[in-house]
Amino acid sequence: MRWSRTLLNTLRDDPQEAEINSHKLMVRAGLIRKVAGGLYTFLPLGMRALHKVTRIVREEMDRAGAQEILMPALQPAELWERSGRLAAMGPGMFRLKDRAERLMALGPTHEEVVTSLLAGEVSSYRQLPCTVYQVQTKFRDEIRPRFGLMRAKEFLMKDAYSFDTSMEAADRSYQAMYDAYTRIFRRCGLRVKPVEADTGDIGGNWSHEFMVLADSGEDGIVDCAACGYAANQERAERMGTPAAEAVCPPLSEVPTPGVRTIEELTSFFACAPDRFIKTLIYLADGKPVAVLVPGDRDVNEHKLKRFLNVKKIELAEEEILIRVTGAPVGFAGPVGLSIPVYADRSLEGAGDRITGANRADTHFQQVSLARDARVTAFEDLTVVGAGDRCPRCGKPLQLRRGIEVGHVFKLGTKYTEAFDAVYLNEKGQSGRMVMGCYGIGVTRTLQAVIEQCHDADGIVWPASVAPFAVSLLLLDPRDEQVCGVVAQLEAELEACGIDVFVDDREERPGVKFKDADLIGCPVRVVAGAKGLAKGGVEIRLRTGKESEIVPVGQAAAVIADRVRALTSALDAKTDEPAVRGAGNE
RNA sequence: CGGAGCGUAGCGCAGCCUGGUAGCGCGUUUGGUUCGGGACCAAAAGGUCGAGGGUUCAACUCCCUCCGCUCCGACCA
Repeated sequence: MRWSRTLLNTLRDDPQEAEINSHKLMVRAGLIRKVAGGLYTFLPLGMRALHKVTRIVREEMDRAGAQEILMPALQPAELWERSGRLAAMGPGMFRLKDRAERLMALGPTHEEVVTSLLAGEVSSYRQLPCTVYQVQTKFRDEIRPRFGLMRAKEFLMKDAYSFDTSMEAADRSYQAMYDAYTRIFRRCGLRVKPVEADTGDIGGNWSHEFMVLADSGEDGIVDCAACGYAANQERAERMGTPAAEAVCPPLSEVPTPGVRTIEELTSFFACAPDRFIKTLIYLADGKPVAVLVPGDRDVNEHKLKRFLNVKKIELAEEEILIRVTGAPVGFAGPVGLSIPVYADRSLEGAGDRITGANRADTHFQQVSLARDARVTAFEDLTVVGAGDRCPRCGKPLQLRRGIEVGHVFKLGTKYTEAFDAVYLNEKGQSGRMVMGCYGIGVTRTLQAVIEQCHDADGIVWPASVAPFAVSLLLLDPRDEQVCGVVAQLEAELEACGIDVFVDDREERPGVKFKDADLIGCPVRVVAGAKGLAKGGVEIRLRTGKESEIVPVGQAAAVIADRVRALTSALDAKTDEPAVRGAGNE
């Protein structure tokens, strides 16, 4: 392909709307252009890279035994009513009506469609296990689209769904996808970390996210260097350290006019924030509950929601708080509350603490939770952070940030129940299919590659997903000899199946070098009159500083060799053992 | 949805406070000199200053409304 015939403009300046490097580079290198917030056009170079990623995804899905299908993006709302998710998805789902006023949805995901499909197609255990997948556009009305392709309203996703006859068989399907994901990301040149994750609205009981470690990531990840435990912060647990303060003088009341926040309390009482018990009033599916955590801790609402097994958790409005506690904001406490009280496990046995007194401008001190309050249950309810103890081995955890590029779920029978997806076993008995679902954000993966693979000069593509394997710089486009060499080399490389991008523009060499660095193809070949006089063309890797001069006659073979070496370094080695800890514990 | 910031040529920006009808750099076109790490000279094209309304003799500039974009937050008592 020739630059002069390609819709490609590189930009010298960072685009004003871009915040993170990968987004800036995608725009500057001419891979994408913004249409509106969260909506992007892929230009030819971006499209090529995207195709490379989807090709790897397809190859690994096929290798894992999944079958490609294609489901509609536009779906009847009744499917969503049937699973109960029409309400659960809320305004996150794009809704519209057809001319017959029938409510439709632009699919944010496809559990409903696929389960309904399999319920109709599969009736015998002989047809199972069955895993299907598709690569398709998803629509989500994101509250805040961000960072280019990282969080867009329309994006490309690979979603796969497995159906099995038993939990054990479903575990095997899950493991197969988990292993396939590991290979996919490795072949894309990404370093990913699988972490235990919250299942969120999708439902189910077990899931892993595949995280690309990056400071710009939207998710917090905690992991343990000692034992390998790793989890999304939303789900992460910590080893409890129950308080053991036996002696506690009697409860006493302290006037604290206007002292509401932990910060104010800390200076008022002149003691550490963990001396306080923070009492928050939540509405769990509309019913008020009190949640107690140490003053220096935050409540993890994901954990709370899962523990209480409710659909919705929200902090109570001031009005409700006053009704429940009898005090304005800042003076809630566990003593004498008539609603359920849930306390973080670290508060078990807590004595000599300070809490609100459920009366304006008043706190209690010398509170013993066991003696002075009725706690319904103790549970791990706080957000885990750096320095907390690993729930498995007790060593300190570290906190990092990550980009979620893939997510695998064990769904169980949530959807197969809703859609009555059953089969007959060898004894003629009816059984319910057990399901798993598996997603890869393809467009997000592409951007994550750039976020992880770039330097000050531009993108440093892994060979497997680069728009072109080779940049061929034609330095003297008016020199017939050089043009001839380039044309010949281009043809030879294409004959070997190596994609070449020829910069044949009427530009000065410096411009071409800068653009080649920006676009970041793994192998750069320079053909110019000076080089030819010195004996050939110059070959240099995007990652290297050294160039080699190769005679024209041998150039194609040498370049092909370099490209192969780069690609096979990334290619999955199928005999490599699967990554452990895939959720079978 | 709440808070903050920004909308001026294809891109990046100045001008606005203190009103007088728009400028810089990059890019583009033409000509010339250059030619191995974002060249130089000369000329040129390109803007209803986000939209609408108001104030004024006069609005990019002041006021109001709306729209769009970006960032922070979505909650810590």
